[in-house]
Amino acid sequence: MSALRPRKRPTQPRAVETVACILEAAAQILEAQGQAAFNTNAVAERAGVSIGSLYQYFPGKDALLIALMQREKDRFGADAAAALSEPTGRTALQHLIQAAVRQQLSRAELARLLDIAEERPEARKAVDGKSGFGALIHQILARPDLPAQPDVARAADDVGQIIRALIDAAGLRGDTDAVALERRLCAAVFGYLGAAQM
Amino acid sequence: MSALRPRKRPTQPRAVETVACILEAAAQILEAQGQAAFNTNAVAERAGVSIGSLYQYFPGKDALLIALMQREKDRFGADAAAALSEPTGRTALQHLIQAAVRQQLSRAELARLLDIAEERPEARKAVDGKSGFGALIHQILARPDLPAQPDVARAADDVGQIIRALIDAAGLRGDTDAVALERRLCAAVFGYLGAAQM
Amino acid sequence: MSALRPRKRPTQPRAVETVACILEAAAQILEAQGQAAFNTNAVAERAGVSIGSLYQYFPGKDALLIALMQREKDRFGADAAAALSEPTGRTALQHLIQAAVRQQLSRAELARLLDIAEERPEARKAVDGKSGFGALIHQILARPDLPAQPDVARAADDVGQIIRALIDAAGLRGDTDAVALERRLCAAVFGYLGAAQM
Amino acid sequence: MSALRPRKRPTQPRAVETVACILEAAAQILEAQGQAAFNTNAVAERAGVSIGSLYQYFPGKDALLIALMQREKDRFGADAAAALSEPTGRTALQHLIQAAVRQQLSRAELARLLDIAEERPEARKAVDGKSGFGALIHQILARPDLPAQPDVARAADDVGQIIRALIDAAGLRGDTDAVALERRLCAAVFGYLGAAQM
DNA sequence: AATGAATGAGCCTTCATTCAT
DNA sequence: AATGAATGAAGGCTCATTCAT
Repeated sequence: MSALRPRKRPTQPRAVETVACILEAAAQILEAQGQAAFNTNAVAERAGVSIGSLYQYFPGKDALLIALMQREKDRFGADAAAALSEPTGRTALQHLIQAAVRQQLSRAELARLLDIAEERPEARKAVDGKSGFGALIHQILARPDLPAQPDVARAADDVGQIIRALIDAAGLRGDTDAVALERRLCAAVFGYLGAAQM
Repeated sequence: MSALRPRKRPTQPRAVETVACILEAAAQILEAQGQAAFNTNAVAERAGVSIGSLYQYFPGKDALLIALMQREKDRFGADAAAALSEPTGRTALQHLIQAAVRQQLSRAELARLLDIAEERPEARKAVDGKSGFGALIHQILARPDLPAQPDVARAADDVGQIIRALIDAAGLRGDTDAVALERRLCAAVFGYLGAAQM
Repeated sequence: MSALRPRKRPTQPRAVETVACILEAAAQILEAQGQAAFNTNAVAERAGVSIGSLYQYFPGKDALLIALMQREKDRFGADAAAALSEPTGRTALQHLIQAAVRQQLSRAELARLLDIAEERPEARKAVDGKSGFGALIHQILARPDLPAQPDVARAADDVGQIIRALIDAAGLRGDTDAVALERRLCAAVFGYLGAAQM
Repeated sequence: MSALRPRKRPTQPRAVETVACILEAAAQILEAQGQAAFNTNAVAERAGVSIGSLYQYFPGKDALLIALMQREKDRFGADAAAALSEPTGRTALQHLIQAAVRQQLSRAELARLLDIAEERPEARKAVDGKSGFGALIHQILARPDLPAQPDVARAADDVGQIIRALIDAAGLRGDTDAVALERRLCAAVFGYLGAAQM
């Protein structure tokens, strides 16, 4: 049995709320005090829940972190998926970038730390996959109005990384000008794709 | 006294070798087993040195990590600084990208993990500064043949991040085609700068 | 948050017992093996408790020692405070001396070592204060039947030191004659105060 | 062979000086930074001597500390021994008290910390003995003008403790009025002996 | 003799996790 | 289901002491 997925899918409404509480506590500790302060006892205390209860819902620390990543991904999901309805690849990518920027600006430090955490191999295995950001980009890059890429998977990966890197850097600087950030992102991404704006 | 700078400058040749051993052991553990396995006892053991010796030269775990970053930066330094002798900003950037790619391909995983570690605020303070990659880019971006940037410091930061992100991603994928990687990097960077190749 | 005060007030009876066990183990190690052997691992082991449990209730070694001092002070407290009900200053001091001797004879070596430990400046700050031995003496010295002292605080301090010194010395010699010890103490203390017995 | 006495009696003048240097360094560290900072490496460094040399002259840390105690005792010795030439026991004791106060006021914190260190059983064994303060008091107490004590050894011990305790307390308070301190000491001591001043 | 690099036992402390209640 | 007391492996770091040079 995987030790990374939630232990039980909570069905009772109280349990659902408890899980949400724990995740939010985890998010707050991470963004307010950083990785080093992120430990299960602290999360449980902040959530107002016993450490035993935390382990009832999450089989371990990693599972908790991964659930948090998933929560943020889901939060982003609908907004991002709408990009696929855009008429062209270019507008779809712009839409996606806009969604990513919006997401990041709302909880910049949290997003940044989760991005870093996601780099760990265990996390990559558990979170990535079909539902992700990468897959979305992959689909968009296949659109006919964008230059064909020799290796679409790689290009999708690279574009995702560029977006992530610049958004995280902006967050770290405390940059809050979403429009300017989007403009820079588009320049870099379309430049990468060989579809630079004139 | 800072707990992040080396504790004692080795004078005897034996000591110099010990320090080198420790740093190399740190590098190997980091790249072979990752951040989580990176602890002072393991490093000392791998270096074939007592834990006491490690602490004779490094005041703590963080200092060790930072010294390792510095070592890699220095290794990269000469190669990168040569970029400033290039006639134009464009060629200088290309030179810099080439140097970065070369550096990364030699020890991809190590470089990637150090990049991640460098993200921690304590590390940023200790390592960055004048001698860095960022300052180099900053100077290059001021060259007249490149489009003027509204905020050069930010642009330099962003360019550094793009380079870092794409190189790390390539390393993670096991990508070893340096030329192709450089081409993609140039596309993204010059795209970002509004100087896309035609 | 102070690293010297107990970390968590035990609520469950089991926890109360654990704390008591730890303190008693600390006392035993101190008196049987001395300061040098007093370390958190040894205390936990002797208490039959894991080192983690010790740190659950005491934030560190010093806090443990201070809690032990406090325990002994409290044990002594009621007995000593009764001195204030004595009709005269002289009898009050005699009462106090008697109480101190009684306390010391029960666990002479422990008391002696705690007295020494209390000399350390960190300990002084944490333990002394209103509830202390010194304050009690201070009040007694203000009684009208005792000679007025030019500096009551200093006199109280000195008297406390004399009592402590002679009792500790007796303990170290293995002296068990309480009555004789009290007589010598009274002689020294009342001599100091200029109220020597005729 | 005892591990507490100096390893070799230095005969060459340079060696004598080195030993003196080390002892003075030890004294300075102790009084300026306290017990916790008192370690062999620090002493050697402050003395401007290699750690190896320190171990050439002292077989261990304890030997160093004990030699320091001895040094202070010797410094005190001549002054104190002169007390024996006083015509009466009373004046002899007064002389001794005066000498002790003078000694203490010159390096109060050092003397205080050495007094504490002397409490340790290993130290007692090595330092005490015939040449000490105690023996001096013992002789004085036998003088005919002082009240006969039922147990002279015990009385000598007690008197020594009283003197030590009050002087240390004064040092800790930063008290620098030697005359007043002597007056209080005499009161306590002669009170103890049943020879209170009128 | 002197040096100082090296050693490593040992101490302090944290935190993920378990389990009796 | 919930609680929180208890666990103990693991890791950071110091410092007395040794020994090759």
